[in-house]
Order: sequence, then C-alpha cells, then structure tokens
Amino acid sequence: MSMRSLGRELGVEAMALYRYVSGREDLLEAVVARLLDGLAERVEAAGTTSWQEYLQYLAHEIRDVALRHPSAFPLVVSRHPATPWLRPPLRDIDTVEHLLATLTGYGFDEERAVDTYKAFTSFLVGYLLLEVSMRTENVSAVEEPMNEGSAQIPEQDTATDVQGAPHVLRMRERLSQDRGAEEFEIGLEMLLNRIERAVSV
Amino acid sequence: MSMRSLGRELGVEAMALYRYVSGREDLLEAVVARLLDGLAERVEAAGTTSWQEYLQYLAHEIRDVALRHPSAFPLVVSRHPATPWLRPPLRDIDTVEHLLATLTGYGFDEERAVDTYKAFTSFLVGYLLLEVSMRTENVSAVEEPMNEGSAQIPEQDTATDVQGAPHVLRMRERLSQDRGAEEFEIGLEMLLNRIERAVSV
DNA sequence: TCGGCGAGCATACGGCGTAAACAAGGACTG
DNA sequence: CAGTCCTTGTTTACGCCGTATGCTCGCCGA
Repeated sequence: MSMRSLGRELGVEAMALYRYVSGREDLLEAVVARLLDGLAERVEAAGTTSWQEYLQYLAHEIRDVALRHPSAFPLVVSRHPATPWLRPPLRDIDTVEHLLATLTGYGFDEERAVDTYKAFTSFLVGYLLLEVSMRTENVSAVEEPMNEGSAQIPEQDTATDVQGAPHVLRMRERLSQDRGAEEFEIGLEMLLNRIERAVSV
Repeated sequence: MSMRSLGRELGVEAMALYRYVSGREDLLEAVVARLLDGLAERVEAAGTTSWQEYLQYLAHEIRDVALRHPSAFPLVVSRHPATPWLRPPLRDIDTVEHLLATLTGYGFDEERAVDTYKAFTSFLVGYLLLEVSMRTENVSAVEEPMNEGSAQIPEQDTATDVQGAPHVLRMRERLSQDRGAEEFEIGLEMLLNRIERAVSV
C-alpha cells in the first residue's frame, strides 16, 4: 500500500487523498478502526449468559475479522494502541471496558479480570497472527525463480533442505495441514479451563 | 533501518554494503538468522531430562532473545520462514527437527508432537510479541506534542478518553503493571499441563 | 614494475510521503 | 445575472528510500 498506488486504484492523484486523511499513518489507523468497528456493540448485543460464552463469542468475532482480512490483521496487532496499557487486538477502550465490566459482573476480582484480559489477548495474537500469516504467505512471495536453464527441480526446495531431518520429513504432511479452526477452538477451550481454575481458587 | 542510515552508522556509503549482502531483504534475513544462531545446539547441549524441562528451556531461550533484542524480535515473527510448514519463532529446520525428535523420544506420537509444536509456537508469539511491543513503544513515538500554548494538561490523554469507562479507570494501574515474567511463566506452565493431559489420554 | 582486483565512491533512476501553490467547477449571496 | 467562496483535484517540488551501473584507488602477487 502506498498513497500513490491507492490513488491510482481510485483513479485519482495521490495528493487528492490528503483531502480526506491527514497522512498515511492516519489512513492505516482508520483501517484498523474500521476492522474493529462496532465490536463492543456486537459483543454487547450478543446477550451471552456466562463469562465463558462471552469470551468465546468475543474470540470468534476477532477471528472472523482476522480471516476476513488476513493481510490487514497484522496491522491491528503491530500498531501501537491508543494507550500503553491496552494491548492488541483488544485495543479500544470501549471493548476493554466491556470485557472488564463483564468479568467483574461474573465475580472476577480485579487481578483475575486483568490477568484474564492479558492471557486472552496473548492467546488471540499468537493463534491468529500465525494463522493469517500461513494464509497470506503464498499469495505474494514466490519471487518467481523462473526455472530458466536448470533441468529437473527435485521436489521444490523441500527435499534439499530437509536431508538429515527425518522427523520433520516424516511429519511434513501433518505440519502443513491446516487445522487452524480446530487448533483455535481447542486452545480457546483450554484457556477458558485454566481461567476457570484460577478463578475458583 | 535504511541502507543509507546503516552505511552512515558504519562510516561508509550505502552502496558499500552491497559488497557484503545482496540487498536489504537479505540483510534482514541475516539479522533473524543471527538472533537464532546456535539455538538448536544450545538446546541440545542443555541436557534436559524431560520434555517439560526441554520445552521450558527452549521457551526461556527464545524469551531471552526477544528481551535482548526487543526491536528486532518482531522481525523474527513477521518474516516468512524458509518453508510454509514452519512457523515463527521456531523457523529453522534444525530446531524443529530437534524438537520433534525430542518429543518423539519421550513417547509423543506424530499428532501430539505436531500439535505441541503448533501450540508452543503460538504461545511464544502471543506472549513475546506483546511483551516486546510494550517494552518498545515508549522508546520512540510520543510525537512530542510540544505543550505549546495550552495551559494545564489534565493527566495526559488518559483522563480524557477514559471517561465513561470506570472499570478501565479503576484497573489502569494494574493494566500497566509489567508482570511479563510471571505471566510468561504461568502461561508456559499451563501450556505444559495441558499438553501433559493431552498426551496421557 | 605492472596488472588485476577488491573495497569503497559517485551518480542516477524510479518510487515513496507529503508540503505548497494552483485551477476548475459548483453553490451560495447580492 | 455577476461575484464570491468552498470543495475537489492537479502540479510541482523536496528529501527520503533501495539499488543498478560504472569509476577510482590502493594493495599484493608476479
């Protein structure tokens, strides 16, 4: 994304964009805001009836965003939030306020609520960032080696690098399987279980 | 980082760098490789005696890298690894081979080993990326609002945005507390526990 | 002494973000 | 209707960026 290329795509000169945004940074910030727009409201309106259900709903909502915009999601994660004590991808005060209010409403004390917020955001970042990066990387890249003169390519670069790594070789298929959804569900379930144990202490 | 600024820092013109690296991308790739250099060997030499201890050692080793180079670590995470079925931050075949071999050696079947690899990498990305981003963001940024004419700034931007968010306001102190180390240890412990349960089934 | 060669330099090209001045039209006001 | 502004977009320019190309030197072996 560049101002000039975006302008070209809109049939307009780059400088015309500056009538509407105050600069590139502002534009990217607006993209992030758009992606997360209405999140707090949707979560509010979902009418969940337990903190587990609440966090599940919120997690799936964020995952939807990530999968709908896999190439924009890293922006949500890497951009510094409004204040240093918020963390991506739950980076606006409304959403965090709602989360903390909800957890408190279900009996969490302050420490548990904040710990849950932190663990929850870390979980989302870890799973979703890797998931969208897997979904994005083959779209661009490749660099087109052109295959000019060299005769047979053994098996892409795979077979060459993987010599002397029998376990990797054996599990290669399994490693490249996309089980993003199940991994996410299982990881989320485990996270909720461990929060549950921490709360009941 | 730009080629020109790096050259300036080395007392040399930018183009001189091209005698040693083939371009900016190569240079960044080399930085990542350097950060993770010898990881597999160190893990091998550690002589751990259980898979739990092994993963703990590996996790701490990676965390050390992240904390030693907080502004370079996002590079490790965001750069596409050599092959699509590897995931940051465990992105070289040697390390992954050693991990899978070790887990297999402790009785993991293929599915458990691969699931563990995926969960482990997600955990590392989630925790460490947010931790280094917290440690980095106040170094630059700030934009220097200069405080030109306006008289009293109430309490930085904090108090203004946080109106109507009583929970956030109340837990602000706790939210900004840096408990990175404890969070990491607890999260890691929990991850190991849940892997243990999955394995013993 | 001389030729080659490796390290660094100078220049140049196209692309980037964006500041500043300008132009064209459309909408209001008299 | 004329005259004014206000909105929208363009043009030009500046200083960055990565990097392709070609040059200059000083050193080192023959």
